Amino acid sequence: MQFKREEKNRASFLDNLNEAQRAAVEFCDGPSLVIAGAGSGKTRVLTYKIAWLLEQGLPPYYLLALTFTNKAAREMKSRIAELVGEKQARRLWMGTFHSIFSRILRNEAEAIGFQSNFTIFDATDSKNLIKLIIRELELNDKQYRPGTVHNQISNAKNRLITPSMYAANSEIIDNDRQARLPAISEIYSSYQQRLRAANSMDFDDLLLYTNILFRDHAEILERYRNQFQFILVDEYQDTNFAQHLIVTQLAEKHHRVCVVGDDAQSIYSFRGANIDNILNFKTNYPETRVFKLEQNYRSTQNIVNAANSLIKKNSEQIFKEIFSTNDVGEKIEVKSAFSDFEEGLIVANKISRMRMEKHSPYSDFAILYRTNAQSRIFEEALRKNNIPYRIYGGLSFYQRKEIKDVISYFRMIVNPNDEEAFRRIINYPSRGIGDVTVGKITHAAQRQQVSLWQVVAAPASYSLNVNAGTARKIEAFHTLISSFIEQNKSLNAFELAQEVIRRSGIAAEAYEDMTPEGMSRTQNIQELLNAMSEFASTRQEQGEENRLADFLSEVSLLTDQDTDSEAENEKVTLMTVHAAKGLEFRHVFVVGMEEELFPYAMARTGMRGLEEERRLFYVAITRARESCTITYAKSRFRNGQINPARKSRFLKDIDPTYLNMDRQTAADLPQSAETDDFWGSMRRNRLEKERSITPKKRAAPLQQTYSSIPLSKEAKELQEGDIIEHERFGRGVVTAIEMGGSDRRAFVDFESAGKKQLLLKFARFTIVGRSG
DNA sequence: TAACACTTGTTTTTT
DNA sequence: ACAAGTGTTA
Repeated sequence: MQFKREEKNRASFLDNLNEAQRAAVEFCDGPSLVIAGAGSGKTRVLTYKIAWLLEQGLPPYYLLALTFTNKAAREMKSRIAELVGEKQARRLWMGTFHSIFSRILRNEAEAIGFQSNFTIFDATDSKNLIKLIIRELELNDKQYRPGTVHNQISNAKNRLITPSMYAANSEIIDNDRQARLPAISEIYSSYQQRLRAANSMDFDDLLLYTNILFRDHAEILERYRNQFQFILVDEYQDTNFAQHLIVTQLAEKHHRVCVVGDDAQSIYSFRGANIDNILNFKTNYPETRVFKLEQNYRSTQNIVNAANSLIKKNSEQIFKEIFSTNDVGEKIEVKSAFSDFEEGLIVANKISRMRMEKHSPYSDFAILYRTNAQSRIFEEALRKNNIPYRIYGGLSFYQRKEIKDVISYFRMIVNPNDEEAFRRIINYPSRGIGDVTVGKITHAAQRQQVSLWQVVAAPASYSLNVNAGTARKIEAFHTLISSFIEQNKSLNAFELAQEVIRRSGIAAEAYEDMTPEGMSRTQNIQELLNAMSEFASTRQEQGEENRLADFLSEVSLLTDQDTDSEAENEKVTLMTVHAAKGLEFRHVFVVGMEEELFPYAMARTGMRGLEEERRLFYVAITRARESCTITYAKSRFRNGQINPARKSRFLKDIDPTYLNMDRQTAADLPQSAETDDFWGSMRRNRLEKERSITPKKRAAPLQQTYSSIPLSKEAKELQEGDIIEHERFGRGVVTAIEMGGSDRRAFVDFESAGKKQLLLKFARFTIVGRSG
């Protein structure tokens, strides 16, 4: 009796959970998989489970909790702190894969041949270095686009394929050859060497090297295995192979691992996420207990039912029946607009109206789109209507040029071998060291297998051949950085940052620049200093390290999602659907529901891609608590032209019972690309034009729509049966030419690259003959 | 070296 | 349409 009461008191917070949630929280003797439908209280389960484990007496530093974003980690930590106290919460090993394992890698750096002060390359740094290597190898950088190459390397790393494995894998090498990119293997290996020489890692390396560390050092793996008695992973559907293997390795002994996720919300396969990780979890651990959270507490029944009917169209999924006992709610309204411009107005107007009618503050509204480029049109419409908004995504604060430049100084101070940082600041602010000199330094460094910094530190011993004036400038740069390194021994992050800004000449340059852009740059730098000041003082208060290296390792892994420090009240949220994952809003607008845009044209290849796009749409709809509005436009400004647009095929995947679509919209010609050819859309647009009440307004864009796009002579003359030589795909036979939308496309069967569709206004090729 | 004009490609989502 | 990259000039 007494025992029971005690038990009940101890875990009284469990009363806030439903049966399934509670069962998931209380099970901790083996592997478990929590399938958490949208809005089913997943975060609550995770936080309560952690609190529960701590109450059971598990010391916080024995618990490893991995999340997808820093923001999720922060939020969860603070909610746990509310349950079990700040002191315990702070000692949890909780964060993103990248932040947790960079911490571990710094501790164990020696074992894998790095120094613990290694710096982290972001995607821009990686691409810059790759571009440099491509040039050094004298490859054509039109053919080898840094982005493409980086993608390929990133994919390899996510599958734990090292440069030597890459080179030895005939399948991959064949593929690269087919794609006419046979040198990727060489670029990859060179890239990896350069990163190592720079004592730097890119994002993917943090996972790759963790795996290498665990593979090659059994004793280290053993230590972490023992430490992490319980492992929790959030958003498991979005883990890639590298992440999956880390978890598997750490959990191998005790099998106390709980993964939480929703296969229906897997939307990151482009980044290597493998939905099979969650689908096959049970196979991995046969004794797995599966808990399904199927009650949606977030949304109205209509929204839940509509989303269910949509996701049913996907083939691969774990069975579950998500339901809501909330109000039935309004149907999802589907609205069509004549143009993207009008779409913006419709949304802005509806927000204004709903705000009054429903007494909703602006912060209750979100506009979700597929691509960041769509934000502009909504910005304009909202501004015109005096509606305050906040855009998430796009360029993050830490990716702005001026911030990256300042941060590059920090990187040089912490890790002078950092090649990218060196390149950014060697002539910033300009100190008369140009490309030629940097080229010479690079060359010397390459020749003697040292870093750029080492050459600059001892030009003579690496026989750097520059004139006396340049030598003096290099010496001055070396002295400057050296003195910062010296000061770094005594100053905290903020103090040192002030020194850097002042003595490097950044401050002088910034204050001189009175152009609006210049002032905004100065402001951003000031903002960075403020952030550092805050960092230094809070860290100090908590008795933690507040040196430059600590600041740097923290911000290297931050993204825009994490920078929303100010309380953004009374503003409409604009973001991509990806960025909205995990969030909820009372009123959601899902915009641009058009073929080629959503599903996105490039992501549409194959079933797999299409299903992921459908899941993305599912994520978008399930962000809504009370109302959801879907819009699309019949013409859209894209790449400098107005293009006709068709409503998305996904709209017919939703059970019409849950939709509110006016007759006109419902009758809009839908999706079948085969019948919806150029002439069909031309006729429809003509009709609309004639019916139009404000022909003047519409005349201009329509004219542009069909104005002739200048085609190359080759493209004009091209006909079926021609044999062409394409810049990238090689030789092929034209099997058909057709008008798709407003563009002429050629269907070509290439000898090595297979069947491709080419947009004639973009394609670059020559006609080399005709086939029989 | 830096400022400018011209050309080119672009076309997803992001830890 | 626009941004980024290239080439030309002072």
